[in-house]
Amino acid sequence: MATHFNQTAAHKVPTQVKDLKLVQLRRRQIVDAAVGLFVQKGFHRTTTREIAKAANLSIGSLYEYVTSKEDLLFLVCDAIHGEMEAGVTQALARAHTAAGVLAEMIREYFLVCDRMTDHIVLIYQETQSLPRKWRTEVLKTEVRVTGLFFEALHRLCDEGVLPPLEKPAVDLMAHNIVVWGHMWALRKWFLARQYSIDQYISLQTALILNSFNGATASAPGSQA
Amino acid sequence: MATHFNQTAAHKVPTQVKDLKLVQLRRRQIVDAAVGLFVQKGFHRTTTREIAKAANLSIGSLYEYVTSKEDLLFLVCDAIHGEMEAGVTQALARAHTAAGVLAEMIREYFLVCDRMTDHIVLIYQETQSLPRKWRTEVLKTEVRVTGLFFEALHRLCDEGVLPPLEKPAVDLMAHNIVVWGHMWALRKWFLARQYSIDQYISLQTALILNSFNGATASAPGSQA
DNA sequence: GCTGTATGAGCGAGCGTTCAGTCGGCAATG
DNA sequence: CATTGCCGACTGAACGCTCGCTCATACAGC
Repeated sequence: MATHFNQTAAHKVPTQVKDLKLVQLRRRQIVDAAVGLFVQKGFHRTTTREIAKAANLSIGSLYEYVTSKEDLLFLVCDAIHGEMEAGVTQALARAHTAAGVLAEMIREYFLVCDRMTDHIVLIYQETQSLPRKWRTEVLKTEVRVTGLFFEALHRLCDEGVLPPLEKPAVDLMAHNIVVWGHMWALRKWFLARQYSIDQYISLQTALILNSFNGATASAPGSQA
Repeated sequence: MATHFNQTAAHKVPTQVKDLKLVQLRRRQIVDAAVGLFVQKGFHRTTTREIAKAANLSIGSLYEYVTSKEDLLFLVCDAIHGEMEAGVTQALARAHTAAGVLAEMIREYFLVCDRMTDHIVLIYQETQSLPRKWRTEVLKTEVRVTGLFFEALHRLCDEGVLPPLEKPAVDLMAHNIVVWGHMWALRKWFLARQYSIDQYISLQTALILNSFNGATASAPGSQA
């Protein structure tokens, strides 16, 4: 099994236990338990004892696999970001079917965000509680995910599917798409009054495509 | 922070002190102190003693004006949202100068967000720490702010400045504008590598105007 | 003296973390 | 097969400390 080269940074968190396989197993239990509790009550309101209980471990054992509660938060953020990255990668890959590539990419991505709503909210809320060292690690993943969209959009421009816009405009579009996904998660409580996820997707997609169409005709005031 | 206590819900928080004028004065001290500390260290890592000290009060006095630390967080969120609402109202009003109304509205709003970056981040991070009762109160304000954009955009449609789009599309555009402001605040650490606030504004504005132009043939060429 | 505001030492519950001890399993030895 | 010794994962009571909150006391204005 080539799981040694995970895209996650979990291996940077020290452990007392020597059996690597066991570490991975237990940490999965722990992270799964923690994610549920953090989503429900937030990081600070969740006690390490509760986490241990939910993971079917004693507190003692918990601390064999983790050096501090903050480490645990990092494992959680890392796991979520890993899942996100995997989801986005798949979504972008799945959308390579000729015609409506961009629309499909957007749709797949938004569906990932819809599925991971709670996790996205959690990341926005608790990333700041991480020690600086872990926080930069988490932000790196955020950069990587946005990078996937940078690449995808630039590829579409090169292929002529999209008009040849200037780099800053394309990059910003990538940012926008990423954030629109987050927006659905963060403001579902509000948006869902008016829109279903499908309506949201088609409206936002129309907006994006329109903006490109408008740009093709003439290069408007998009100068710095 | 010249907070306008009029349209806030601060009066719903009980106090031991009877002199209303004094309550407002002290609470302003307290909120100002707390905002600074919360931005710096977050809600949970800030102690009530620190807040009292920064506000030039004893802990005893602090608790004359506030029933719990959570109440205090509410006062903070409420004050920030109040300031935000005031800022947006002014921004929208200031932009009523004929031609590039929409572009000006957007610009003014984004500048408000840029100025209030720390506060916006704080709101996103700590709103969930509020007791349910206060949280709904805070979310109401969020709805009100978005509502200001609903109205503004619909007015522009009626006046013929914007093409007559369907309500859901217009409302979503309002949401988008609101969130783009937040996005600048939340992802400044990332966006500022590539864009200045002015570049960000003009790029996003171009995108919006283009999307309108693409939507219907009859669009007035309002330039920023 | 009475009312209403200010003070800060003290309380005690709750928390993250530790550590002395338990126990199952495995390998070597007789 | 039985015995012994060791390893390493597991346990949970206990520790030390933090922090939200209280209350007996002091004090100021009328």
